[in-house]
Amino acid sequence: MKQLDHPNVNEIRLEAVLAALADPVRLSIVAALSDQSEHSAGAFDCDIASSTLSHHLKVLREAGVTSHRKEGTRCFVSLRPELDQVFPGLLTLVLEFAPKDRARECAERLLPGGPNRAK
Amino acid sequence: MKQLDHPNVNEIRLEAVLAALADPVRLSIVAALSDQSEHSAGAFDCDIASSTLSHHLKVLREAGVTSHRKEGTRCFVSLRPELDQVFPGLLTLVLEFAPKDRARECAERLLPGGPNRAK
DNA sequence: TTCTAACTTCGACGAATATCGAAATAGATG
DNA sequence: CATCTATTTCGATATTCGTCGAAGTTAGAA
Repeated sequence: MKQLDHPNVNEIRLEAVLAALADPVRLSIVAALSDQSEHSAGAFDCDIASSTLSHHLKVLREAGVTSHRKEGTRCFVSLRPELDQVFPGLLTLVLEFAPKDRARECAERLLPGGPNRAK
Repeated sequence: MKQLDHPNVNEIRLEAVLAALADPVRLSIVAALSDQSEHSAGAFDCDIASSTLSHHLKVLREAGVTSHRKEGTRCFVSLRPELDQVFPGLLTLVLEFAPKDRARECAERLLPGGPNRAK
């Protein structure tokens, strides 16, 4: 069973993590994993080609955000616990803001200027 | 005095903020502003063309990270306080990790595998 | 008004990224 | 073995990004 390469903890870079999280597809993947669960790659319901999904999973893995375990033909993905040792609280904070941001974005689209528009 | 456009608070997007911070030049700019000071655009000592600096400042401004105030021929830049209302603690956390990450990166370059290399 | 300083904008370039479909791979299953 | 399934890799394309130098803008100085 050939496993995929993961960066050493010392190789995890802040900018790579931020860049990995700065994409809607990847953020939704990470959000889906945030309950500490393990998803097989096919189990994420993003409306993208499987090759594109594979690309995004690779970006997350190489940034040190996710851990990938191959089992049979499947690849189980989960959040890397080491990430929270390297950047404690970062992922939690981003994942806390993500749904609120989506709600704000939606509200802004329906009601430009928002409920508390300044000036 | 024509001022530059800033996004409304409701228009500040998490992904845009993360993307803005996921660049070494911009992260160094933000770090320089982290003492709540105001810098004129020319006062950042990045070794890049002034047009490139202007580009990065535009990205930060449009992401809602910085506030730009034109005075005479100069442009004074500071962190937008509203950012911490929209995403409380995010910038602080990233700015706390940034120097540690640089140190880790440097250590990793000198001593591949790091002092606590696993396995 | 002309000159200068401090930016910004524009146009170009190469590098990186997001995307897809097709082909390759690897393991399970018949 | 042949085949099916899940995923990765490859090749192509379109877009975005970081960078520069040149040209444009704006406001103060001479």
